[in-house]
Amino acid sequence: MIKYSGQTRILVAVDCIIFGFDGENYKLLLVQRGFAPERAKWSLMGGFIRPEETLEQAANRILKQLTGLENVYMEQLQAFSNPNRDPVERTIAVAFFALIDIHKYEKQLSKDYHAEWFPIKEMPQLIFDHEKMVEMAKNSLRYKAAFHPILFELLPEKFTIPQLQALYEGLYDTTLDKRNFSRKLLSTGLLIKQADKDKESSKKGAFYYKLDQTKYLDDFQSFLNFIPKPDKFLINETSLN
Amino acid sequence: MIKYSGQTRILVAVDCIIFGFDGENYKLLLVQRGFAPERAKWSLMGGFIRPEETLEQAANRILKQLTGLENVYMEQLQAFSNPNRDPVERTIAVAFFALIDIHKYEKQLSKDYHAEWFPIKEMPQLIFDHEKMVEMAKNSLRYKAAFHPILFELLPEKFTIPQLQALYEGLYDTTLDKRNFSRKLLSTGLLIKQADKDKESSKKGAFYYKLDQTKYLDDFQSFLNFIPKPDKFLINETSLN
DNA sequence: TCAAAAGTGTTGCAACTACACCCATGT
DNA sequence: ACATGGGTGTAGTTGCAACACTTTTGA
Repeated sequence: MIKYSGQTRILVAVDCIIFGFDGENYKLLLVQRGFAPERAKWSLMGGFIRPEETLEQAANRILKQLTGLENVYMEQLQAFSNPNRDPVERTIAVAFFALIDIHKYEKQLSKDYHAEWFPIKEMPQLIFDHEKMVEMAKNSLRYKAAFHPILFELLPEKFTIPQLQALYEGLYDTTLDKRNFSRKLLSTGLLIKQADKDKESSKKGAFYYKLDQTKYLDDFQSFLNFIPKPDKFLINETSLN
Repeated sequence: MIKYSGQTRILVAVDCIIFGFDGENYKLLLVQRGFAPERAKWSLMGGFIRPEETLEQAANRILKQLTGLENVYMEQLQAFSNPNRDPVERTIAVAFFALIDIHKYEKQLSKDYHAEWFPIKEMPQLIFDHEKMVEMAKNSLRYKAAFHPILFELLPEKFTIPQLQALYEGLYDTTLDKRNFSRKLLSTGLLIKQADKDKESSKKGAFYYKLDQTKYLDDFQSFLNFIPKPDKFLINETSLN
């Protein structure tokens, strides 16, 4: 096969920002790097792209290696291309962010890696430009979640409205009126009330709901205003480069 | 220098979706490819990234080569990574979209390339996956412009409200009430009325306005609802891969 | 019985849509 | 004088935020 001549070929990596929510705090799944440089320091889960796969496939492969999970919500975020971002050799990294139900994460699957959940607010120092990636992923999640019913991806199949509210409150670091919140959520028609209750976090118990999957997929692209006055929150999706 | 071993290095290219607006229609600046494969077919302006530059720098370099313009509004869109997207050799392309004032485009600068503006609706067939890139860029522009005062980038320094309205109407393929539109625009406080009028397109003439640059930069991240009921328009920013 | 969280309804305000007429000017 | 596009005000509606009390039940 003829090749393009005179051009430089570059390493291309994928890095995954994996979000979870434990009911109280947003968490990030980080790994302790197993090889030099920066060995034993914390890092996003990443890896090099292989010749026969797309970036998306690479990200899913890597996510599966680490968590055992497939069919996870994942979005391409940005490519990071500072020539010096990796001191070993020039590497362009394409960052993805993923939302997973923290309870589905199977710890034993990742015994090869030393992986750990960190509350976002107590994140250790990360290697290279990974902190910038996390910052952008947080912005992007805030931006998207303000209009799209995306945070359900962080919850199990059955969830309660107070759980959802904690999710929104945590993301925007605010408090919401529960009457307005539940009215707004229910008015989307996305939720199907279950007969049973979650008694974990209150004596009275909160009714479980499930997502109406059909409507969820249909409505995904529409704009739903989940957050009052979003301009308060300095949401943005712009590059921080 | 130590290198990562056993990994494949890949060609990385940048492709630019360059939007303009002529007062009536959105246009794309396309070039006729000067080299094989697909020689003489239309394509986005692109090129390979160089060892010492970021993707953003590469995109700006390429944009300058083609249009002579610098300091143009540009955003990273997505990386496209299908292993077969370029039949010659695997190439990952990172797409950028740019908004330029079509009148600033200096034709003579691009005599090396055969470049031409096409109305988006009459775009020729493009090579590789460039049509998918354009599709995504359109979506992304619609998405962003619904909330951020971004379309000003397509107009000259002095512009009229009817011109702006045409811009919004064209992007969302709709018609807007001019009373509501101008009220909404003026209420942002972003516009500074000039003393003179544009008499090109009407007998009465329409007052020129300029952007309040300070406020523009301050407000850029806030959400302004430029488009009534945005959920009508199937705006999305999701990957189409 | 009390503490802790769930659930629910109303009212006022602000923001938006719909809508029609006059103005300025070039031909 | 008339045709063309520019500019403006109001009224009705809708959607949102603000707000407090009752319910359930485990300890």
